[in-house]
Amino acid sequence: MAYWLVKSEPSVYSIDDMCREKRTLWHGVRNYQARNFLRSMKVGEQVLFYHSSEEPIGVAGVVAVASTAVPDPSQFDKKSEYFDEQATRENPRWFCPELQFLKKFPRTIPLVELKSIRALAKMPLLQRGSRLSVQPVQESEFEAILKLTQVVAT
DNA sequence: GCCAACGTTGGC
DNA sequence: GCCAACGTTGGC
Repeated sequence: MAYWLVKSEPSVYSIDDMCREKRTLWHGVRNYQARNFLRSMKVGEQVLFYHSSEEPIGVAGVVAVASTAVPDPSQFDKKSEYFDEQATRENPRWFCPELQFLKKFPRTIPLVELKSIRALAKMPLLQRGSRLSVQPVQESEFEAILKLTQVVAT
């Protein structure tokens, strides 16, 4: 079983939105490397849900893969900001899995805290300038982050 | 709001 | 196929 991390700006789609909807198609990713990771996701795998850009920046909860990737419908929708005129139904370019809500952490684990943990130093998330919005996570990293949710902030 | 880092585009 | 220009991401 692999582990993953997805980024989202909470004003666009937050862990609370995820909690409310229970399931959502993770559409709109328009980066090839990220797309390839989305296509590798298997049902049941756990995904860290990261809030970017807005305070508190950090890991807000965990979701799970509910279905493997299907062609992203927004690439065919002319009215969508994610429309891609080069994509066709016969030859789609973008794919998205369905994600389902698992849990919201009692506190968002802040980015600064993640940076202070040695065991997480290799995460793409923490590499300077990394903008990858879907990325793999090592099991050890996943567990280390879950542990942080039990730490009471001082 | 700034800007560094990155991915993509397009001219050659 | 190179690479400059551009747009976007995302932390600060």
